Amino acid sequence: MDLTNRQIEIIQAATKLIGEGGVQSLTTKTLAKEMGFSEPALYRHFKDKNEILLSVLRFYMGELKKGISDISDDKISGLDKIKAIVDFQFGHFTKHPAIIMVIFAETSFQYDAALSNQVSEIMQQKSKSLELIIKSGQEEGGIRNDISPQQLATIVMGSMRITILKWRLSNFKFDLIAEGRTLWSTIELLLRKQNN
Amino acid sequence: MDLTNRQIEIIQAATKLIGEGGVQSLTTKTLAKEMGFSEPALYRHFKDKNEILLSVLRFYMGELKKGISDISDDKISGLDKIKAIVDFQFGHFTKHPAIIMVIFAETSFQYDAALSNQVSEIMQQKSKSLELIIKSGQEEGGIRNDISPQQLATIVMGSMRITILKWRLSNFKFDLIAEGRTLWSTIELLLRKQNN
DNA sequence: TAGTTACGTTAGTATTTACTAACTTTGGTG
DNA sequence: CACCAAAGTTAGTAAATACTAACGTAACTA
Repeated sequence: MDLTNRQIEIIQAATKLIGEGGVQSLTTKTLAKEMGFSEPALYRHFKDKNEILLSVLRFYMGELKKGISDISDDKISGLDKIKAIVDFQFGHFTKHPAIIMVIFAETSFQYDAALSNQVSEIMQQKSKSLELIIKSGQEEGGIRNDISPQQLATIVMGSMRITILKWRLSNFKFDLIAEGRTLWSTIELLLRKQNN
Repeated sequence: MDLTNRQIEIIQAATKLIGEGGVQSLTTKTLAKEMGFSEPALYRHFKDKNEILLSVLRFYMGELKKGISDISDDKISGLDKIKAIVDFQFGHFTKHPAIIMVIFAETSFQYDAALSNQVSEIMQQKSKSLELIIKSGQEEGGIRNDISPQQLATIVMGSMRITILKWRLSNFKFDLIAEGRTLWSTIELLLRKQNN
């Protein structure tokens, strides 16, 4: 499960290619070229192409998990944690736009059960973390409790995803971080508990 | 631009294949087999494979557009229109699950500019219709007006999309229509203007 | 220093894929 | 009935794709 430096280089090269042209554009040929060595050299580092794709997914799931769990552990209010998650994700994608196509490639990986499960797991992990944060935010009293944590998590995740997707489909034409701030004010208005 | 019956049959066969195994599983071979004729016969009806994919996207964009514009023209309140759109979409996908992978295949079509634009357009169309409905709902007074129509549309579309996606990734394990009703109550609570 | 291992190379292959050429069949229509 | 276009057929092809076999070489190590 531990990756060598070379494996990480290959994962990053694969990510770059997927980011530029979708999963379709990741072939042994393009990947070897991106790495600057021959195709068979790839097989010194990975069993086959599927293992490369799986590693790509696992690698970024790890990064994301770490980012979110760090925020979860912070000693701040539920709403502030959600704000931090929005900031983290939008900043992360702005810095590494190539990753988007990996994270959003649910439909591309459908042909392979292992890959499909990995993608599913990423989404579930994120949902779960968010639900827990929302739940404790409701208990603290900062977040409205007339809607279930699951439903509020759906709202938050869904609106983040579609914003990021629009950014990608627009060819990065707008400022994602600014858009993230706008989205955050909306989410805050929607989630904050009103004082009567 | 007008389609023959045979072309529509091919579009439906292609949709079925994409629904079952993703865009990757749509090949001239599988499509011809699904149609029950030989591969070259496909080229009597479409110039090339890209034209088939484009037609699939255009076909379902048309259906969706019609469904949503019918609702837009109804003489009901903004909130009721949004409820009708949620119902329409969740019902539509329940009846035709294969379409989901077509509508959600943004990342799969990225390699081709024309396909990618078509997908972008579908999303923009939906956004625009929803924004207009929300805007007039705000003017009527039924929908809260402290958040812009764009932002509220993002919330509604994003939460619908992610719910449908989760359903697909779960292999249709839950009742999408029931989940749609739950989502609708959430959306209603979030959008309805509070009386002071 | 001899042997092993890690990590490259060149050359090649079986399979798949989109697509073409050339021929046949079929069902109207003047 | 002759004609013709629409829509199918078989046979094939160039290119791409994932992967293997066999070999070279530099660095570490017993």
